[in-house]
Amino acid sequence: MDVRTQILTHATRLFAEQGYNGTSVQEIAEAVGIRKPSLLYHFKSKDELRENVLAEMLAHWNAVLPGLLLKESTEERFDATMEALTEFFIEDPDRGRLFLRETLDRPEHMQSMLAQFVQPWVELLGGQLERAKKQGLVQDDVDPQAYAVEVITMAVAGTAVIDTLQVILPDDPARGGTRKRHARELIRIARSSLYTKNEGEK
Amino acid sequence: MDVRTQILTHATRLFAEQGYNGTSVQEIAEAVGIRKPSLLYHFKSKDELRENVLAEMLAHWNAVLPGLLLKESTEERFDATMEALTEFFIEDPDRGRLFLRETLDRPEHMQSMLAQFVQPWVELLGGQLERAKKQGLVQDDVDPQAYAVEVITMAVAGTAVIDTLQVILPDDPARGGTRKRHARELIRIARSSLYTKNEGEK
DNA sequence: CATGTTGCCTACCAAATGGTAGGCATATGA
DNA sequence: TCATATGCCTACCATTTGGTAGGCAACATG
Repeated sequence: MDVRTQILTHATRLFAEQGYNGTSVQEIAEAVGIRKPSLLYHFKSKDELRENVLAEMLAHWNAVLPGLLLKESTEERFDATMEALTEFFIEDPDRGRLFLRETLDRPEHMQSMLAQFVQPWVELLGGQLERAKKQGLVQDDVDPQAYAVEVITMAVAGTAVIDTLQVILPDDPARGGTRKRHARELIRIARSSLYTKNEGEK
Repeated sequence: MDVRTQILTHATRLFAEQGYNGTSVQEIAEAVGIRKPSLLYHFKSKDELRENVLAEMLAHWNAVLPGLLLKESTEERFDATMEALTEFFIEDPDRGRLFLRETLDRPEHMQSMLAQFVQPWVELLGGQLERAKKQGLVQDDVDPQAYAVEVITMAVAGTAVIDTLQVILPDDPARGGTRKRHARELIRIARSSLYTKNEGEK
């Protein structure tokens, strides 16, 4: 693997585990197996490295996106998005941790990222839910934007801390592993608190 | 106000905002208006300060707890707990941030705290929900422990990042401020994804 | 062959970090 | 009154931090 990529990989892991301030350039260089100045040859500063780590994660997500837009019905698109969202973060919990840490450490930066990449989606979803409400498909006391925020928070923060929560949510032969249980319940809560419960339980 | 208390107050704020590693003893001392060695006279080390900050937060929570145990019915207790949980974290978002940061930075430490303070509650709730399921009060595909974890995650992480999410969830004259919308929707989701929806919509 | 350019290195630097030593004034209590 | 404890200070220290200067080997290219 390309050295630059190796640096990004290890930096991602270490930033996610210990945070930006808790990780020294030295430590990342050691993990890669090179000296500090060699690392700073590839990335001019620690801050530039951070930006690239974030950009990489965003690129991964953008690779998943297009598929979601192809779905036809609202419900199909909702399900596909929920599934992609949880899968994306569960696939590599470092993503959620990184995302969460960035939100805590640099709120203003995260705000502009949210405005750019997330807000349009929430806006779109909001409109669809309002329409679905009128058709009686969706519970009428839902606050669509707030709903979206809660679900995203659950997905991101949930996967970020799920390994730590193993004490509370142990592996269960009948229900599956900790991560599985988290993912399933997250989707259940999201669906169950959205759709009306008249006909066809499921 | 007592100097020791002032130190704890400022340390809490700064740790929550910038994280433990992102905050120097110097900076805290400056905020209080004393010199660094004076601060280290009150707390032997930065780490001891961190422990005290956490202990303080826990003490606040323990002051809320007893009231919750007095409630009679399961549903009353559930509602009271949910309300106390959200109120506790919304009252001061630093609590959620601190809690979340600690979970990310020191997972093992947080695990032992969870095992001690949270697990018994989840266990208790789990038993009650299983019983309520058999009575048909609670949806039968709920995974009680997973459910508890998701709700707690939403409450803690939600309040921790809610101010940043203002872009997505703006103040709305009809629905109230950002925090209010978050709190209301959180409780709605928690209830709606738990109870069965037969009689009496609310 | 000469002339960069790439990628890594050793050696170094100023600044900031958590923490210690020890002095000095004020209050407390025998 | 005298001893001791409290609470804050200045001065200092070793270590770590992000980052720079500059050298050196390998390789590509005119």
